[in-house]
Amino acid sequence: MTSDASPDRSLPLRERKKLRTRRALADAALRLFTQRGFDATTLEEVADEAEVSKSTFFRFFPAKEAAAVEAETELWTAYLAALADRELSGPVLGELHQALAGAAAGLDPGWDQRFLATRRLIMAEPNTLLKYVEHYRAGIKDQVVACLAGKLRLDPEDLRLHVLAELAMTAFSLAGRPWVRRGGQGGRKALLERHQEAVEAIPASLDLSAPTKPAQNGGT
Amino acid sequence: MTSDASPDRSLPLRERKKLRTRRALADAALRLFTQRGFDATTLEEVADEAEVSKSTFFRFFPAKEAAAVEAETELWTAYLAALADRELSGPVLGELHQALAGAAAGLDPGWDQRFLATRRLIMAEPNTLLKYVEHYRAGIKDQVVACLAGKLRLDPEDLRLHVLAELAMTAFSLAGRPWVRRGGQGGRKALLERHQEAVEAIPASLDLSAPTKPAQNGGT
DNA sequence: AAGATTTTGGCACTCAGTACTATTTAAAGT
DNA sequence: ACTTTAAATAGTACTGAGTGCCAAAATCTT
Repeated sequence: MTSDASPDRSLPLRERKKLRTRRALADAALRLFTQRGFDATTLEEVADEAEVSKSTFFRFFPAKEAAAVEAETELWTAYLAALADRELSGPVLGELHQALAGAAAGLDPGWDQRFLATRRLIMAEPNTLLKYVEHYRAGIKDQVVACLAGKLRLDPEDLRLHVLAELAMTAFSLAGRPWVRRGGQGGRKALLERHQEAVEAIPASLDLSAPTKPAQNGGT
Repeated sequence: MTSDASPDRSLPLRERKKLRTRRALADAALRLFTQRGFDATTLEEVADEAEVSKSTFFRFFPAKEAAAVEAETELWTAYLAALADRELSGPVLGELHQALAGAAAGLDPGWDQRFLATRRLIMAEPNTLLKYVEHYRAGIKDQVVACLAGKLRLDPEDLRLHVLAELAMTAFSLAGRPWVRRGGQGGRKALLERHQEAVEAIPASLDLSAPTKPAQNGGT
């Protein structure tokens, strides 16, 4: 359950220690919040569990919620990086999917499990964690838009960019739901396949129509 | 600037008073937050301004943020009501726009100004007000999805419903931006026209492509 | 006018988040 | 190895949002 404890050797000693305590805090948060509930757990308890002080917690995370959703932020951070590296060609929506797939491929092996636990926790705490994540994702979306605008030489306010960035993320979010229900079966690979399907299903959405009322004569 | 001070006559006396203090609180919040900033204003100051106690504030609003964004919630509440009343026929996205237009038509005359001020405040305080509103809108979106699922006899998890509900709201949000920049010129009518245009522009988004790279031979 | 009910104000409390200081610990220079 | 410099940390004190509780006041009922 605990994420890979030994980060990259041959990294400045100090940095390794920082990564370790960061992980310790994130793990403690995820575990305690899952066990006792988010509100019922105080920050001090999380800090104690990770053997650091409250002050230290806030040097690593900007808010109580942030520690609980590390797995989420790892993904989207990698997503942005992958997108920045990518040179675009062809349908943008497909490119976004590819960037996400590439990002997921680079995450550490334990990520799948942590992400699953994180998503479960988020759904269990809509007023705090979901709220936090929604805001976080909105920030990511804006960065995606900015990145695309730069690469495609379009106005960052261009509606199409927002729609695309939004759809890609919404699709992922929704695709994750059945994946979570099934206990994360198939790992990130299965998750990304579902995302792909969701993305492909988008165009059909726009054509969705209610049956036109046949006439005014009320039938059976 | 102050919203219509006299709510519906011939409403139980007690209820009228409640509406008045609610308005007083919302107005005070909007004004003080705009003047001094959200963080720099304490709840007690807002309560004082409205001549009630802190306890009373929380009987009307679940959070500090809520009082500041009343104009926002009025719109979406009306939107849900309009949608529930509506019998759908034809393209769903168009129906959603119509519901929103109908909702806006029913709001009190002073709403335009309050909404404008609210949106400005929200943009000025992304970490608190925007975050709050994003979460609130996500809740509305889910209710829209549930409503549509009921009317169309579809699965509430159906991706298409989420995409449609999401797009309609995103379009409104984005359409509001230039409207706000122009000082709300044209009132809600202009706002809805922009929304309409934004909705119509959505299909084109999906086809957005980056120029296919001509060949592998690099160079100017 | 008396009694039942709802609304309010005031108080005490918890806890997230901030600011600041003294102490420790790792890194760099000698 | 020893000193100096820079960083991370623990500890303390503080602010303010949000909750729970109870007694006083206002409103509705008969």
